[in-house]
Amino acid sequence: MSAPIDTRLKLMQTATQLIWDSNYDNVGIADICKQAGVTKGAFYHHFSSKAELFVSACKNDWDQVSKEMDEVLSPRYSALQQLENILAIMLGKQCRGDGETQICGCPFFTAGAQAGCEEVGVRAASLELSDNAVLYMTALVRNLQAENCLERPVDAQQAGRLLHQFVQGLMMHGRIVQDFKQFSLDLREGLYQLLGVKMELRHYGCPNAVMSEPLQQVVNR
Amino acid sequence: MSAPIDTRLKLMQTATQLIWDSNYDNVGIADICKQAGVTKGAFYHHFSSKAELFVSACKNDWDQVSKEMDEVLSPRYSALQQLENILAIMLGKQCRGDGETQICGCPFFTAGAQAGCEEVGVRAASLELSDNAVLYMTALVRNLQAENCLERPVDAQQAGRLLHQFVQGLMMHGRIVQDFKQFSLDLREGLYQLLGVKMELRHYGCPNAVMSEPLQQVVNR
DNA sequence: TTGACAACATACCTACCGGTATGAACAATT
DNA sequence: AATTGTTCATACCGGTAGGTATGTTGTCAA
Repeated sequence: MSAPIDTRLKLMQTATQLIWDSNYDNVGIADICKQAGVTKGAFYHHFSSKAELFVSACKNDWDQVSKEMDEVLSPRYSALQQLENILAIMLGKQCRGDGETQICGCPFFTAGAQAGCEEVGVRAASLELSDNAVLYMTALVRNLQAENCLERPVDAQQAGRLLHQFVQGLMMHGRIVQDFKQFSLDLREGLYQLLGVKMELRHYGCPNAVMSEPLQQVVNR
Repeated sequence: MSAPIDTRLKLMQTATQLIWDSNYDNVGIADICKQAGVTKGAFYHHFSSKAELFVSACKNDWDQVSKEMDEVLSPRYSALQQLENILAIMLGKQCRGDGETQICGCPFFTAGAQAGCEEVGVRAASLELSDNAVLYMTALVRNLQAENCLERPVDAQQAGRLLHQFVQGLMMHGRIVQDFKQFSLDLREGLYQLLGVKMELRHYGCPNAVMSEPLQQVVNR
């Protein structure tokens, strides 16, 4: 009892974790409840359906990521540093609590793509998330362009989309292959190539050289 | 009766179609049987489980695609033509029978990525498919490189992977957004950019200019 | 002609899973 | 103290989907 917010939050976090490890369809409400240490009664007190939990968890998770992205795209970093920061975040997301790496992609996008015509709420949430992600990518492209880091002018919005799409595909592929080393190399190479970052600005030797302090520990743990 | 092969093939094709339109979990055996015009008895006579059907359908479908790819990568085409041919195939795959475009991605990769630890057979099939697709992409990269179409030397294998990953992500994204025009533009731009095709060789005006005859009708219908 | 086997068709089983109905425990309010 | 509303816990329901058991029909070999 006592803290209803805690239960709600716990359910969302547990759902995120489980769906992250598996997928939307495969994770049952019973699983989520058991893992969260609550009962179905509690679940249906806080959420009207599985879809609603998913959408809520989606928003909740995105709020977290959003804050990280805001911090990482701060003007106090150079555009190249911003790119490296985002790289670090993405790599960090593929680590589980125990330090093992497990490439699992983004459960929300996956769920959205996997949903057929039904579950419109799930798809809508996934679409919104997608748009937001592209927004951040587009901002990054603009910054890179403003600092003259790119070989040629690009359509920032399209480039942002391409980045996002590539990352999604990479994660999906990584989810099957499970090769973290290859994943990180491909991620870096793909982004730099898609952006068309000037060759003299690509420093492959020291990937995390320009990573912000708080992120160091995330990716290095 | 008469032709057992027909029933088996019909089941595989129907499964591919239905899963293509929706997803692995969401398509039931009953749905497949009904659509194929056979009964469960027939189904379980030919396949031992849903997973086995999926794997078989997977291989069957890939055999088809494989032939198309072989034809399209024939040495009688220039490397740039080969690239355009592959683009055409990918676009053609997003059209349904009625001429409407519906971006649905590749059901096999999606299923593989969506599968958790269970259904190892499904994942293995997906992995094999993935490897094969990368193989073709890598060959394309090598051809482009041999004909001096790229701005700089690249690791063909990695580049092939990147292409494959990008395409998967693009399809996944397209599945949510359902904007065929944007899809085709992004596909083209992404591939050319990832490859680093020399600027003077990019002809954005006439996308299908170098497409092989038999593919024209596929993408234009 | 008859046995055997392939190729189904029908009916059924059961486990699971999303969702509901109902009520208990506790807090705050009046 | 009584009431009311929040926050859960337990038991249960109904549909569905994968899978099975068994019967039927045709074919072909001996």
